[in-house]
Amino acid sequence: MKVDKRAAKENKILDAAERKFSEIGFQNTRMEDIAKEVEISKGSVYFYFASKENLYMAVTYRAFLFLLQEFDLLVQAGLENTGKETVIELVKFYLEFCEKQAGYHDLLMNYHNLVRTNNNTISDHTFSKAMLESNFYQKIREVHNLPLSLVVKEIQRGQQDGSIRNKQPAILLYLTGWSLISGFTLIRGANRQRNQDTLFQVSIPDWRAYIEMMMFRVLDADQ
Amino acid sequence: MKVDKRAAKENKILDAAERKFSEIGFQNTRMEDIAKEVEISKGSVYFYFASKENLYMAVTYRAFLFLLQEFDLLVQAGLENTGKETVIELVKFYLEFCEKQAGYHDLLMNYHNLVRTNNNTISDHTFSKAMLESNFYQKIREVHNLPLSLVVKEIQRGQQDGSIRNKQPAILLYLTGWSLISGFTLIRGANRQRNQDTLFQVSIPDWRAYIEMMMFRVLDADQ
Amino acid sequence: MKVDKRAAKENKILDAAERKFSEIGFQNTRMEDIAKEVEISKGSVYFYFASKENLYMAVTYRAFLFLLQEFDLLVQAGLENTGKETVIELVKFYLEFCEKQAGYHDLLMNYHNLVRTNNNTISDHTFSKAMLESNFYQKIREVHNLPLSLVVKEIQRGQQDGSIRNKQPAILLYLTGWSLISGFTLIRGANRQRNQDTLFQVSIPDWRAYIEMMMFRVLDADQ
Amino acid sequence: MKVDKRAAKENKILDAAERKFSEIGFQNTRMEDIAKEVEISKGSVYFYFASKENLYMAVTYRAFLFLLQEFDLLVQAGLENTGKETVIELVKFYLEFCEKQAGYHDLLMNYHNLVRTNNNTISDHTFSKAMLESNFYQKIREVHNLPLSLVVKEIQRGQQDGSIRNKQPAILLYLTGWSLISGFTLIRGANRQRNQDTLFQVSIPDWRAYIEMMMFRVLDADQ
DNA sequence: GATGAATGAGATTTCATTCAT
DNA sequence: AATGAATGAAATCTCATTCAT
Repeated sequence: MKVDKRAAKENKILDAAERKFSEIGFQNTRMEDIAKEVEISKGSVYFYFASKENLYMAVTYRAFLFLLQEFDLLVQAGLENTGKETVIELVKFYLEFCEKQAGYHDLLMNYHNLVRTNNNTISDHTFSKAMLESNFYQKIREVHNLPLSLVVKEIQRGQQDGSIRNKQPAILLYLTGWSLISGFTLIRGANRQRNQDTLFQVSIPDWRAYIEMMMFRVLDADQ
Repeated sequence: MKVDKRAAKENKILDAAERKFSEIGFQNTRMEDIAKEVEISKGSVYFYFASKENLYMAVTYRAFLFLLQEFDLLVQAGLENTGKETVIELVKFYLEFCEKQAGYHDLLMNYHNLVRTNNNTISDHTFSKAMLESNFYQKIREVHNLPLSLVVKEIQRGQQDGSIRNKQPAILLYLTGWSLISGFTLIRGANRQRNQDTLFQVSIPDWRAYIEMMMFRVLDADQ
Repeated sequence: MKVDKRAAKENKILDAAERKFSEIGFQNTRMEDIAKEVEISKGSVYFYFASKENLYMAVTYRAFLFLLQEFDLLVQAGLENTGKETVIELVKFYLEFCEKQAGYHDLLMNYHNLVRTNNNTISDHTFSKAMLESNFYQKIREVHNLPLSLVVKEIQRGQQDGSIRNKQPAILLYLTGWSLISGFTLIRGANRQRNQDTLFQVSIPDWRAYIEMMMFRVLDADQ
Repeated sequence: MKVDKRAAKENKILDAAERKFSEIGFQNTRMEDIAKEVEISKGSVYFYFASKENLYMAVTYRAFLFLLQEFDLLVQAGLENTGKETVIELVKFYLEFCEKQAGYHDLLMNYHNLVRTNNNTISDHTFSKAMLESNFYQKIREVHNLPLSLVVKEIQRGQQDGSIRNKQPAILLYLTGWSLISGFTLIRGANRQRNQDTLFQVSIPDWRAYIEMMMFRVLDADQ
């Protein structure tokens, strides 16, 4: 079908854009770079996406949907397990996700900042206006709390079924865990250095394993 | 003296640049913005700093020196205390530092990425070439491991004097703590939203207190 | 018949083009706008008209033919009347024509300018080259003097039958009348503001009536 | 002084822009054309004028000021004369003005349309938005009624001192006269064909003389 | 030392036109 | 005949950097 063909092309462009944005950043990516990557012309990119900002938000939207879908699958698959077990699966997946999916974490963080600067009337970041006006930004708004509420719900389930001993508010645990993973991802340098596996002589897998253990300990803590 | 006068002007420019870079980012800051903030001309900025990238690295360098000096003071002041006590002081200071000093954390993270992309032969980030060639980049290289080794040394002292029970490699503990704080800073949105003190209905001071407690627990853990 | 069908489609396109050109001008009209208005594809527009300029000249040609036909009808209908009476009918019709037919006057004026710049070897209006090369431009050339000569002939008839006392060259009277109507149309803003009926607190119908009276007076003047 | 130098340069740019806009129209003029004409770079034009639309409105503003100043001089010079005599001077000047000053009449007409489309909420001529937002547009608004009220005042003076016998509302006479001259200017093709002095075998000076005579006759008419 | 006018490379975006399907 | 995706030339505008004064 026509629609399928169009969607396929859009996806190709989104792939290329995602790659470029993640490799060299939004500002340093030229529309022509993306076009070349897909072996089409600049004009064609504009046929599918109204502007560079629109394209960026479309990439972000896709990342959100992917994350959401995977989270959902994990939650569904873990209905029979304890809340803690599912939360652990979610954490592992998110760590993997940040490690493998180039730049997804950056996209999420940028979106996060966008929302906050938007709410913040002080800021006159005119450069992000175009992003805030993108139809994809509107679409993300409709789903952007879903990953959080999904995870929070599982934490609460764990607290109720006794598998998670920590009785702090679920959202506080969520934020703390998110901090840990985000910080790890940020310092590790996200996807940017695929071939490196140590940082300051610490093996990155070892470090990651330790981060995971920290997460477990948070859930187990009695306060 | 002449030298002092020059240094004073340079500092004024660095202040303005730091503010702008942190508020709207490197790319969105125009040299003219900075000049206006200091009430001098664009040309004068170039008299003191060879290029925009050079100025950015100078800002980063100053942030490094500031951090280093404060760390040093804390270590000196804590010579009589246990390693754990000093480490806690360092952690508290760093959290404060990331919260108050607008954008310092971003500067550090960006430098961190710069080093890694530089080591990474794959990357063709031509846009950062100018930064890598800045004389300030060279200057930072000479000191950039100092904060880490300083903290690591204190952790090791704590492990030896028994105040830190966790026997994992000090550098692993360092990286893990750094992750936690960086993630917290990243998600909190750094300095960008001064007037907001909740995130998803969690009080940010509460959250920060919880993050601090996590840090202590890491040091106390028996593995 | 095939031919009729084709002509019908062409007319639909011409209608849409006429509307758009008149509403927002030649340059601001995109071929896609026109296509959408007719609910066909851009490609189809090109099937019927070789280029945007060609389409514009076709619209102009049609306007010319329409004007000519109406003039002819009026002249035929007025054969029994005095020259003056017919001239008055022509004037009234032309005023009405400029008021109702959106943009016709602009089309005529633009064509008029085109002819003159074409004759003018100095001009390097490269942008109108495409118009001058249009086959419709050639077609208009064959008829573009007809309205004038038709009206001039009636003026002369009026001068001969004594109904028009003014003995100035008929063509001079023609040009003067044309000026008056054109100026009125230009200032009134052509079709562009349908809902407004005063200009500087003068009722536009009153003003138009005065313009008409001026025309009569010209014909009646004894010099 | 600095200010003088800047004003001089601005005027040079305005001269070039005026020439180009009048020769080939607003849309067909590229900023580079104008820059080349002044023998400066594109960037420099933007140093003085924020955008193409801004430049266009600046050209229009200057034309307005010039017209206004000349009108004022004529009125001052004719204080001792009858109203009719001053009005005739104004008419003659305006005819001359439209004939000599390249494109001034177009500028005025375009501005006139701009105001009307602006008042007209239906129109979504986004292309003129930039013009309406220009600071020069605002400046013109402050003076754009002055030529009219100045002339109307003189017509009224003439009606009072008995030199103008026509007792129609002064503003109606103004509009009618303005129509005649505008139509004449439009058909003559403004400045665009300096070397041509006949139109349909009518000598343009003769035609113009006749137009002038018409103007006098309007003033003398007893209705 | 300081200024700010001038430069020009480079980026985004638009749209008439083409052409494979 | 009709479609609409693809092209690419062209135009606007930005801004780091230079340099004459």
